[in-house]
Amino acid sequence: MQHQNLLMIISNELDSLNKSERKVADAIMLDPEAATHSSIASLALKASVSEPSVNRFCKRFKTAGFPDFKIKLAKSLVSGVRFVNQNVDSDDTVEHFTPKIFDSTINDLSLVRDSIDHGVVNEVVNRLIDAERIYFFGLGTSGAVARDAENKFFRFNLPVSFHDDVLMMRMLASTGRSSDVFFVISHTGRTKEVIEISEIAVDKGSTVIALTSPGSPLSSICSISLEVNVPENTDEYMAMTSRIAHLVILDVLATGFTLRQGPDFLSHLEKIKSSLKPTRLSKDK
Amino acid sequence: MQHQNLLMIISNELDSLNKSERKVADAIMLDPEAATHSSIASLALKASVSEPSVNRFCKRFKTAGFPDFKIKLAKSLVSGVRFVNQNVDSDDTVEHFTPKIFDSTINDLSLVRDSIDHGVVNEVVNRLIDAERIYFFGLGTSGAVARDAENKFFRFNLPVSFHDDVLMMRMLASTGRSSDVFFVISHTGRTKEVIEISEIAVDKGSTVIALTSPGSPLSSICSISLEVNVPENTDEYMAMTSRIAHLVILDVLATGFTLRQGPDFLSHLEKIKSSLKPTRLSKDK
DNA sequence: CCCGATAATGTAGTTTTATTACAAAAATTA
DNA sequence: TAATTTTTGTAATAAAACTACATTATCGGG
Repeated sequence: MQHQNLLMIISNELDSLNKSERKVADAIMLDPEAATHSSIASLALKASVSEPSVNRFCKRFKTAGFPDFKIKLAKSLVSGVRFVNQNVDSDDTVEHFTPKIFDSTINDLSLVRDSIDHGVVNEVVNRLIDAERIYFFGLGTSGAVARDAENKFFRFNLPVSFHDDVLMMRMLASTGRSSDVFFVISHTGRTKEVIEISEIAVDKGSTVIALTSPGSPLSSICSISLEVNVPENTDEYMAMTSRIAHLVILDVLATGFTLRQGPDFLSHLEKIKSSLKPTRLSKDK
Repeated sequence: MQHQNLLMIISNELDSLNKSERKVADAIMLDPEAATHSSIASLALKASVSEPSVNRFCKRFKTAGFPDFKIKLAKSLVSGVRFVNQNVDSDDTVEHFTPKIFDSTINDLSLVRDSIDHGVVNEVVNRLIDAERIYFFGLGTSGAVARDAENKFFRFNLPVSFHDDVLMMRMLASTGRSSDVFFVISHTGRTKEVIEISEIAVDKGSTVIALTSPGSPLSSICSISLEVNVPENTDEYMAMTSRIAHLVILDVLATGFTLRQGPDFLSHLEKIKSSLKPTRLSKDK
């Protein structure tokens, strides 16, 4: 994908770099803007490595060479998306940690954007369109995501509900029909209850769609799995960004759904939107 | 702003250029992207001028030389391309609209990041720490946000609940005490019920914190208002990104809360985390 | 219309910058 | 610890950019 931000790629591959590559990376990260204006020689000096090491560094990141690297780097500085990978420190003030949290979320979203499987998204949209009923399941944090999904999808003129109660889930799964879609959200994909419930629904012949991490037990047993790879958060202060990625993916699915319905479907959405008007104060007041 | 678009500047000064400068300009305009990848020699060839002419052209536009020119040009290509005009078209396929939705979310987040008032965040954290009880209120989409907030804040060893039922809200607000914090989430800040309930809580002497848009009615009546300016979505296919910004802000608040508690608080969080272990399948299976 | 002055452009050489090939050093493995 | 692979640096080469200067074009006044 041409859309990926070079600075982010670098910060994400920091761990897999060898010594001198790492030195170069650090020198660049320290002041990316300056890096775009320096020659290969001065950057090599700053990083305490040889010039070819800098050159190899550039090629490692799929750029033609140092000049091309500088251009790509310069581009990545424009977007308003800054370099991330900064963890929250225990002595950070609000001014420090606020942008860190935003940047880290932004970074994760851009990773998900570039790693998402469009074929699977397409297939999921198809199944949702064919569904006669959709159940969104999620526990804990994913419960909030499921609730948001219900709020979005109920606008689509078909029976939708969300559930965060394992007993309800179990009952619904066991009475599932082939025209039902169970949309199971789980960051870890390892919660036993959720896996069991999904297995029941699969056995009953229902379509079970998982929104979870790659290679998880949940992922392997479902009909279709939308795998989202959000790096684990080693930093205890950092929040779980997977739920945000999940929300955006649900936006994507809803958009796919809407588009597939054609233009006259928009008036239906408009009707729902305007139904809320009387609950609100008017703008000019 | 230093970032006046170089390509624009060139096209504006087109008339005041002499012959060879004009040739260079034309060659660049024809394919600016290509220009950023070519050498001074190849661009000179393409424009049918000498290499120094190209160099002089660059300096005429206040750049240090050709390499610097290319970098500035590359930058000017990004800003317009990426984050503006990313609306979903009715004939978009999954491959098209997926990155658009992600990018638009990312863009909104970076706007919020840059516009957020750290002083207010700080003050809100203070109030949350002093609170003896926290209620998260939200309806519709904001209900899902409130639910997520509960899930995050209940880990902090104090009574927290979320509510999306206006009758419950009303009752809780009217029995509010000065040590209670009502955290009211509303994208529009115009929902009558929510405003009324907030007014009741304020009257009872409770702290009412609003997470809403600037200048909204809700914002004006609360004790403190965390104003989040997410551009209105004119595009009917695009989802509401404000809820995502709200979630990230709640992450920020939770982080502030945790940091303020000091390092020994982390072990408490660890305890909660590990309490979930028995519900999950182990990693190595 | 031609001369001189000035501006525009190009030529050729110089300097800077980047790349390549290869050798030395370090790390890894058996 | 010897063999092998990986990493890194050295030195030579190639490429690119820049500079000084020469040439050519342009323009105004006689």
